[in-house]
Amino acid sequence: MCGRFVKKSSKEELRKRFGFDDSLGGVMLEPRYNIAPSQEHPVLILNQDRRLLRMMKWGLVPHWSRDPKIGYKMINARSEGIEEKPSFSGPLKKKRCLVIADGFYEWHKPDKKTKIPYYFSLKSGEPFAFAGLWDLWEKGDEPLYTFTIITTSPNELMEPVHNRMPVILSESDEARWLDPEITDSKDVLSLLKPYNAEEMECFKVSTIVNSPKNDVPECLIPAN
DNA sequence: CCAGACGTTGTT
DNA sequence: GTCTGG
DNA sequence: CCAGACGTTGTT
DNA sequence: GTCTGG
Repeated sequence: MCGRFVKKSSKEELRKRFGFDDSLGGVMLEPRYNIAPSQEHPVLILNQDRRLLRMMKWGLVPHWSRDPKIGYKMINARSEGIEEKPSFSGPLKKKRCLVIADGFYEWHKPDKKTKIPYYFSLKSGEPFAFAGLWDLWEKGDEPLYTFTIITTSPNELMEPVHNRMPVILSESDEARWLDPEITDSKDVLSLLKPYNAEEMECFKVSTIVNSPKNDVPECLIPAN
């Protein structure tokens, strides 16, 4: 699931919504229409009480990994049992992050041959945050920052299309997700639930979104 | 104790 | 790093 | 996630 | 079939 998303809000819109004071050099906030695993994306973390954005690669590589290729398999983390997974238990305590987005795609596969892409977003049109985890790998030539997006069961809107959905945090939960003082896993895990379907919408889109090479606005054109 | 794995989705 | 299996 | 490639030797 | 690249 959740192997593509969109970030089209401007830097000003995002700053207003998420209140980051600063951003590291190299943070790119150009609109994106087809963000795929292994690509760089701005991720919001808390650094000494300040919200800051940093570019990270999608596909979590645990800091102890021998081979960073493991990241190709770590684009999502199931919320169920997440605290028991060696790759995620550490980051769940101290490396929680917000993955900012405006929407995401999911493919409905009614049978083996059919694949229909849908675009999901908030009815408000506002950007939102996926619940994410990040880590830093330093066994290569360069420091490697990576992240993963947590998944849960689908809400009523997504259920007909797919059996999983990414965790979208309600705005009031975002600060708690980032708060390093909250270490009790019960408190943290209580935030990982399906988003309110009433506040979301979706529609079919063109299959041009199927190729991750097509990072173009046409990905969002409604289809039949 | 040490060695070895550490993941998800989707499909069968 | 941390957990499981032997 | 999906799309696309999947190899070596030897030469530059 | 499986891995890499986007």
